[in-house]
Amino acid sequence: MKNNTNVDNQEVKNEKTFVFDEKSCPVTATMQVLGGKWKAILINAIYLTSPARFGELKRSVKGITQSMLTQQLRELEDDGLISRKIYAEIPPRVEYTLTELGLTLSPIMQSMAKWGEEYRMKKQ
Amino acid sequence: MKNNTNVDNQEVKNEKTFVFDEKSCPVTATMQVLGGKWKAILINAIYLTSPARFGELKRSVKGITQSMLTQQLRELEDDGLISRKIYAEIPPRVEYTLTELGLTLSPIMQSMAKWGEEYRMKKQ
DNA sequence: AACATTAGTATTGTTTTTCATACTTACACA
DNA sequence: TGTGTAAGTATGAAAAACAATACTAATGTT
Repeated sequence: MKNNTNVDNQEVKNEKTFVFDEKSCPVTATMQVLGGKWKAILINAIYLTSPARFGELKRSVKGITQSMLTQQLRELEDDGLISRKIYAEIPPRVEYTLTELGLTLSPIMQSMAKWGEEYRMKKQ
Repeated sequence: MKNNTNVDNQEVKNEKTFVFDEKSCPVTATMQVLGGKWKAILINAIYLTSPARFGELKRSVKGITQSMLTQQLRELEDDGLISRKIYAEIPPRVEYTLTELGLTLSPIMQSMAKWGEEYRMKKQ
């Protein structure tokens, strides 16, 4: 009969003890804020054209519908990544900018932009 | 009547000329490969536990179902990010590792991990 | 008076993701 | 002979994401 020390167990069953869930995986936390079809592109668009008007985003972000744009912007605002400034004019004007927190995403956006460019080149 | 030069038009309608779509936004290209609920966490998990066995991932990545895991791994493989090594044994053994291309994602994963940690701290 | 403008909301429908469950294979071991 | 094992497949249902369309408000311009 084999003795049953920890060392021996590790030899027998050589499994790593990692756990990946919402609480222990920070990558997941980021994806919850930046995931989905439009979030990352919107952060990028606002970053590059700030201050960005609603209609401007609607025209430049190809394929997004008006209701989707509204919804995604609200969610980004709720997560504290963008801020919304309403001008009391007729017709209305609303400008979106990145908050301080939103600006801290720029390392992610830059590494993603760089990778995306290189990936596209490799695929051809 | 106002004259109609380009300069004048730019003054009248001060719109930026950015366009964001799949072709011109590299961030979108990256998100197409890394988007969804499980992709980023799986890349991270394989990165940290490589070589990662199928059953190991099933246990460590909390909440994922077997069929979802299979499907996501296949897609990552099709995109050239991970490789799959089958051992002709009974019961079967399959090991996943990041490819060279998959490893180039590490700047993204690291910036996402860093941001996620800081975001979690700020929220409390 | 009618129309254009901007930034929306509301409603309904479609498509994509994700989940749950049952089934398979080939061998080793009791 | 029956049971356990690892890495899957197959099927159908549920949930979430996304899209399309019509509508609104207050004002200026034709």
